Amino acid sequence: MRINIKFSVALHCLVFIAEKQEHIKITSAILAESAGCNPAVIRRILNTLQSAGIITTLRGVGGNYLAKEPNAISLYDVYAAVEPENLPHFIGIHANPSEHCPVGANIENVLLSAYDEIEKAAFDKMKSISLQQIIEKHCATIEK
Amino acid sequence: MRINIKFSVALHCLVFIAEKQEHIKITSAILAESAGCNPAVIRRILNTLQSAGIITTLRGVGGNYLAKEPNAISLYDVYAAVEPENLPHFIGIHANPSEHCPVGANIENVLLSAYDEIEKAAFDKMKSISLQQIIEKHCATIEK
DNA sequence: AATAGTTGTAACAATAAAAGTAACAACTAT
DNA sequence: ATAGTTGTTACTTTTATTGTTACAACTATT
Repeated sequence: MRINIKFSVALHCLVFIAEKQEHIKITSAILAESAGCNPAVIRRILNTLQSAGIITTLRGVGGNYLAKEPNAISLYDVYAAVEPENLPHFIGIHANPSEHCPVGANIENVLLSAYDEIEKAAFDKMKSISLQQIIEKHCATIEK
Repeated sequence: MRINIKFSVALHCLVFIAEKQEHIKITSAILAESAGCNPAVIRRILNTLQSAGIITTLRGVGGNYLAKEPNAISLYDVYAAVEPENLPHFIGIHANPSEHCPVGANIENVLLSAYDEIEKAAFDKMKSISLQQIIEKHCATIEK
């Protein structure tokens, strides 16, 4: 029922990395502390962000860096990186409808066409929001 | 991570009920057979649809009937009925960010404001699609 | 009033998915 | 070589969802 917290953890890490102080190396241990979860979990998520070309991780020496400008990273890019298995569908459909029933035999296709529209609306909105906007919102929140 | 199949099962039942033949009483057992799940599960879902004023169930004698015209029932109405706990938020946020970190202390509010927009886009689209449209799509699919 | 069929609902079990954990090999600057 | 870090695997724990069973409550019919 819900989109996993991986998406939120990934955004947390990206904000942290984007706002990093000079000369500070951001390791998975630091991010794990900030996000309140395990370093291995963080590394798994960072791996997917790396594969998607969103960040660069220095192996061996350690440290994570944005691979693009924050305004070139959309929330959809992040979602697609961390939830490839729920792309394009995040609304579940029951698995075993009866094939011997007019409704059961066709419901999946009918629902998929409606869900496509709903999911597209969500994804389009995700595409319209950049990491830059998240960072700006974060700065505004801190100042208050 | 995903919206539960309750939403899909509910729509399945509603299509079945809306297209019912005359003189056929639609029980939870029939719907369970069609949807491929347990009658008690069906009854739980139908209960929520009843509470939301979407269907009428005849207790004792049995049978389920639409309480409104199909064009007066939107997908959002159905979603809100079966997933009240994921209303308004279906995107998860990690629970234990560090309070001692500028990012951890503020990330929830920042993410919520972005998620509000994304979720609103999905909900608006759900509001724009009626059960009537699902039924029409279903009929078109069957004819093919 | 008894019956048959159905729904409402509670308690519990099973399943699946997500997240946490631990361990260690691989890598790199020093 | 060493120290610190990431990559990755295997496993465990936790949580949420779904399935299952059972039975009380309800209603039309006889």
